[in-house]
Order: sequence, then C-alpha cells, then structure tokens
Amino acid sequence: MLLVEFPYPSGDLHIGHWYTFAVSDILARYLRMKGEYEIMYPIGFDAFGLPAENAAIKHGTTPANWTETNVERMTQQLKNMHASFDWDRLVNTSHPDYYRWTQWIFLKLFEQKLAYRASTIVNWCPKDKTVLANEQVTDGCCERCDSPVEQRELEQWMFKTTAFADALADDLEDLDWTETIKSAQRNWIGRSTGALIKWPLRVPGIKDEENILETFTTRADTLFGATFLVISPELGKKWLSTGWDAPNHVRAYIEEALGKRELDRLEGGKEKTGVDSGASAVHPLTGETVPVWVADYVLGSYGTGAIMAVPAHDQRDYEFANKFNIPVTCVIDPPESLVAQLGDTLSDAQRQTQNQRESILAGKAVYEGDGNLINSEAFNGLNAKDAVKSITKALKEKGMGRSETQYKLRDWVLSRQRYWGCPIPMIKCPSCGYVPVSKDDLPVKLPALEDFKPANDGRSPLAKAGDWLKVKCPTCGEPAERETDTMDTFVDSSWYFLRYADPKNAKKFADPKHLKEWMPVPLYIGGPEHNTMHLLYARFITKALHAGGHLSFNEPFTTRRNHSVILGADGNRMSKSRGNVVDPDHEVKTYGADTVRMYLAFMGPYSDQTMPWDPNGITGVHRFLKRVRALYEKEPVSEEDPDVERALHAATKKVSADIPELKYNTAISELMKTLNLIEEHNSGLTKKQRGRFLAIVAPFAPELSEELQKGIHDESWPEYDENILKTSTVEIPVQVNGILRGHITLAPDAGEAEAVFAAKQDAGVERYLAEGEPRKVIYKPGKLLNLVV
RNA sequence: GCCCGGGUGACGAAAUGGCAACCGUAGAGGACUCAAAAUCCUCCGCUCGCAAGGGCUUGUGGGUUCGACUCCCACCCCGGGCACCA
Repeated sequence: MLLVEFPYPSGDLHIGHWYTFAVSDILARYLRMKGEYEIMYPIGFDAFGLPAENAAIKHGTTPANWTETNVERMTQQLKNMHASFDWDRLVNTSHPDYYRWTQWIFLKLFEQKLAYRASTIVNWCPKDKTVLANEQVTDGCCERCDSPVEQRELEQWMFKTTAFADALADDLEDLDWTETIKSAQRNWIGRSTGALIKWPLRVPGIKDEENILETFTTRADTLFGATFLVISPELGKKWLSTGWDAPNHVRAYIEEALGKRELDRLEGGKEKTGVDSGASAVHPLTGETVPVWVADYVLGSYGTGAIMAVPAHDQRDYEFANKFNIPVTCVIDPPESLVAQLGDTLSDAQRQTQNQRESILAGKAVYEGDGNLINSEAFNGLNAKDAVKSITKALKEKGMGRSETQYKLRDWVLSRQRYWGCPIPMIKCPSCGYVPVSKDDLPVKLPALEDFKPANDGRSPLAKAGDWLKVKCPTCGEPAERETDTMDTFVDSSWYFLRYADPKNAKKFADPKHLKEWMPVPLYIGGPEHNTMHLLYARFITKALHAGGHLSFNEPFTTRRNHSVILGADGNRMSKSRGNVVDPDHEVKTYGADTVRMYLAFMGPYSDQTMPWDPNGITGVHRFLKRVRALYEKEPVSEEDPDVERALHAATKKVSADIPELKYNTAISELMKTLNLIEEHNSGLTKKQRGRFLAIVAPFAPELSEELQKGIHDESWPEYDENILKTSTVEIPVQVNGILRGHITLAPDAGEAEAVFAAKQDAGVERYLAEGEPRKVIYKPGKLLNLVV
C-alpha cells in the first residue's frame, strides 16, 4: 500500500496537491508495472471540518452541500492529473458509513477508559468559538485562524494520549521515519526523568499537619542550593480555595496572572514577576526554613505546578532571586577544566575563566554545568550525576521523595463546539450521568440544521436540534439529551488508512483478514505540518485499538516521508496575500498535465526540502517530452546501435533504483541524458528499444506514453542486463599526490603495473615523475590511479 | 536556551571517501525567419594566459587520509520543532 495524506475538499487543487498526488503516482505506476506484488494506492476525503461551515455560511448553502460539490469537483481534478488511484476504495469521513466507525472507536476508547470527560483549563479560540487541542495552538494562537487563544476552564471530552506517552516516545526508535519527524515528536512528548521532592508547609489558614508541597526537579543534586520555592498562580488559587489566608497583594497578583492570555504571559517573558506568599516550607534534608513565592514563570500545567528554586544553577531562578534579593548558594564546584591549568602563565582568557569560577562560587553567576558537590553536607565531593541518584535515594529513605518522570504531552481535548463534525455518541442522563449510545444504534447521524452557526455561549449548534436532541437514557429509560459537541476532525483522520483495507465493510471498521493483508502501512507520504498533529494522533489511535485487541500491530506507518514544500517564485511560502501562488490549471493549460507532474518531480529531491517554483524551469521538461514524441514518431530502425543499447540498460537500472527511493529528480536526469545520447548517435531506435524507453518514461508522463503506445501502463517494467553495461575499456583519472593530472584508457580489470605503465606514457603525467619511480601507488581498478611521489 | 535538518555555479540541483558542478533553467554568440515564437549549433564555476597550460573553488578554521562536498573537532550563518517544561 502506498499511502498519501488524503485531501480536505476545499474546492480547488493547488500546486501542493499536484506535488503530493501526481508525483507519488510515479511510484504507484512503477510498482504496478514492476508487478512484484499487488499495490493499493487509495484516496479519500477528509470531509468534516470547520472551513466547510465558514464557506457554507459565506455561499449561502449547507456544509453538506458545499462539501459534496467540492468532493465531486476535486475527484474530477484528480482524475485529470492521471493519478491512478483505486477509486473503488474511496473513503469520505463525513459519510455515515464511515463515521459510524469513528463513533465506534470512540466508544471502544470510552470502554478502555481512554476517552473521558473532565474539567480542565483548555484553549478556547474566540473567533472559531470552539476549544482546541494543545497541538492546534502555535505560539499562543489558533492554528487555523491565527487568533490569540484564551484559557478557559471547561468540561470537555478527552482522549488519554498520556497513557501511551512512553510508548509513543520509545516506539519511534524502530520506525523508518526521518530524524526531523522523530525529533519533533520527542520534543512534543517532552519526557524528562527526575525526582519528586516533598516539602512540609506552613501556610497561614491551612493546618500544618499533612500539608506537603511536592516539587519536580531533574537536578536533585542541587537540592542543598534550593533557597526558596515557587508555586504557580494556578496552585495559589487552589490554596486559596482550601482556606489559605493570603495577604491582599498576593491575592491580587494571582488574580492578575490568571487573567492573562497565554500569549501575553509569554510576551511578558523576559522580566520576571512574583510575590513572597508569606508561607514557608521546611527543607527535607537540612530542616531549614525556606520562603515560598508565587510567580507566573512557574507553570500550573506541568509537573506539580511548583518548583524548588536553585538560583546558583538555574538561569530563571537566578534572574528571579537577583530581582528580589533572595540568597544564592553555590553547591556545584565548576570542574578544573574551567580553570587555568598552567599556573603562573595564565592567558587573559584563562584569567577570565578563573574569575568566572570565583563568581560562580560566590553566587554571583549561574552555572548549569557538571561538577562536584560543595555546601551539601554528606554529599560533598560527589559528582553531580552520582549525586542525583544519592540524594534521591536519601530522600526516598526519609520518605521525602522519589524518582519521577514528567511529560509535556497533554491529553487530547477532542470535543468541538461546532456543527460540521462527527457527533460524539454519548447521552447525558440527569440521573445516570453520561451513558454511551448502544453500538447497535450507530451511527448517530448528524442532523440537518437550518442554523448551524457557532453560538456565543460556548454550546455546540447541535444544542438547537430539537428532536434529535431528545432521547431516552439507554440505562434507565428516562428522558435524556444527546451530547451536542462534535469530534475534532483529527479523530476522523487518525484511522482512515485502516478503512482503506476494507472500505465497504458494514459489520466492522475493517476485517482483520484485510488489515493483515495491507497493514501496517509500508510507506506514508505527506506534509511536514503534521509532524506533531496527525502523525501523533494516528499513532495514539492505533495504540489504543491495539491495546483493546482490535489491531495486531501498534504502529500505523512503518516508513514515513515528508514531501518537500514548493515555495513561490520569490522564495516565500505560497499565499494568496503574497500573490505568489502558482495556479496548476494555468500551467496545465500551457504545458499539459505530464509536463507539470514531471517538472515537479524534476525540481529537486522529493523529501524534506523547500524549493522555489521557477516559472522558466518547466520549459526544460516540456522540451524533453516534445523530443520524446518526435523520437517515437520517427520510423524505427532494424539494427541496434550498441552504445544506445547500453545507455538504455544503464537508464533502466538507474531509474529502477531511483524511483523506490523517491529520487525522481535524478531518475528524470538519467532519462534526459539517455535521450541526448540517442539523438547524438542519430542511429535511431528499433521498435523494441522504443517500447523499452517509453516504458521507463511512462510513470513520469502517463498521458503521452499512453497516447504513443496504447496499454503501455499494463506492460511489465523492462529488465536490464549487467553484462551489456560492461565496456571493454574504461577511462580513469590519474592523480599525482592526489591532484588530477591526466587520464588513461585501459581494460576495467587491468593490473597495477599496466596502469602505471600507461600513466607514464601519458605526457601530462610523465613530467611529474621526473624524480623517478613513485613512492607509493594507489590503484583502484576501473576507478582511479594515484601516484605518490 | 534545548533538539533536528541544512550551507556546493547566476538559479533548481548532482556527486556520501576516488575526475566537484551530471541534468535542467537563465545568460552570451550563431543558424533558420520579413520578424517573433518554436527548433538547431557553439560557449558557459572563478581566475591568469593569444594559446598550450596553470592556479583557485563545496559557509569558516583545524584534523584524519595517498586522496575529503563526503569522516572527526571547533566556530559562523540559514530553515524548522520545542520553549520560563524546572
């Protein structure tokens, strides 16, 4: 199976669609001609989603109509680009046949306690009037509309992605994905190992007994340098709700900090703010009293929402301590390598290093590196790495701490307060709470609505669907209401590839027999924008279904390649506002579909690049295809030219090797080189040679090749013969001391003596050998000769 | 700040330890044409030279090697991801 990311039916194909679908079609056609195994090249539409609603409002139609029209239009466009998709496997996420299984998966995850409802602080987009997942927020703004998001405390449906945090990180190891994607996912999961440390608290208004504050740290070795603690405003609010009698200015600070949007909190960035809370804590090992501060540089959503601050060994704590005159205690002695080792011959740089070390020891500079412990009682002299273990162990023995792992990954908030999505199959009963819809009652169909606009009250438009809304509770039979939120469209797209294996099955999302046949996906091609969204979600859903016993594999995509990104001619990302968008229809009208596809493939490597569109460059490919036609229209000859024959075998070999590696650019270069050679020889091609040449051109230019030779795509891929590639003599470079001085021509398997003799005959080389015999001879038969004198 | 990727002609690029710049674009000159387009031929990394030929060149500096765009170390720059994540 060759999988490419299915499109959102936005209406028009842009050049990016061409790049994804037409260029990967080269591989599909090659594999089919090769015929080693059956190949599936499926397509579908990611047809639910918010843009359809906005467009429908604008065009005075319904999201369903708008989407269906676009699906038809895009289907025609995809067919026009000669992409050889398996249309009978077409999948559309907005069809009930499909989304009943999206709902079924939701219910399975609910059974597994991987789908749950909870109240948390979520991202709210004020423009789109819906919550967003963490992955859909970039730099504090909505991924889709770029409005700054707000933080709201709301009850939402969530998927427990964190249940697989370790698996999602660890299983990356065995995947054939590029390092860029793996690294992006690792960063996103953000696993760090450290220690949880307990601090007995004294908080005015709250009883001391059992009042313990926990902090997470990766630097337990610096525990003796913890001169204060900091809690997040979020934790401060929680304390207030449990009776903390805090001074008014502290309450005010907490209020203000919590009122800020994430974006503004980030902008405040550099300059630290905070207040002394008036509370204090007891150091778990020294028994000393340390003050507790409240500051918004500590996040409520990570770790325990509180930290131990070690200003001597953490930049942020140092800035804070410096601003508020909190003592700084150095507990890591910077190692000797930081200090001059030459005694009285100190250079300026070394003197500076010496001073730097003195500053660190005096608590006048931050040092985040390695070293041995000082000012740490029994742990003095230990190396920092060992001290992490020793101190964690000591804490554990005292019952004051333990090892702990933390993640940046948050659970996936999947409910959306929008209309055009898959309904969440749950029922809210006043007495039974949330009850799942029976699987026999799936699908819960999305009702047609007159007014599907998002509401301002944070409720989904489905709350207005009167009859649809009212149901009986499946448990007690009393009147109840359906869940009115719909699912994030990323839920729809996180399992669509499974459906391709068995797209029409009405009894299962896919039969295990077919899943076994096609899954996991051996090659998945798509865009880099999905590194931490779709790819992470699809992995989660696969792992969840695997854990539930519904799949035999736990990773969906064995190999993943991100296709390159085509930039506008000005080198910027294409956008309507920049006016640098390339219109594929216009290019097709001028040059034809084959030229557009082949030029895209020729521009550069297919993976992990950004390349500007060169409006002139396309003529090169256009000329090539015209010459192919001219060649084919010439009368075939009866006699094979041996040089041409060799070139055809060489090209077949090169193209066969390059296509599976997605190196279309070098494959096309080889085809051009071959045609140049054929024309130079002017000896013509035999009928058979012509067919073989056209066959290796066919995946790149399906329209032309079919026109020149009907049924060419059903032909089998030409073989090549290594024996024909061999030549009786080769020209190899001769180097003297590694510098190119001439060339010699000899048999590919000629011996060293013969090669040296030939080199001496060559006048260009001879004069460098005036001194006599070379001191050393490096000879790689058929490759090069290097004489060292 | 941390992590990942990258830096080669005017441009897209090729070469992953063995002739740097294949293939294509742009450019220059020429043929055909009343002219343009299309097509064809020649030149085309920089530099010295009439030429033969020489010198230099893969971000910078060092190293390993007979030989480095390719491997190692340090630094600079560009793109991307994460980001007061403790």
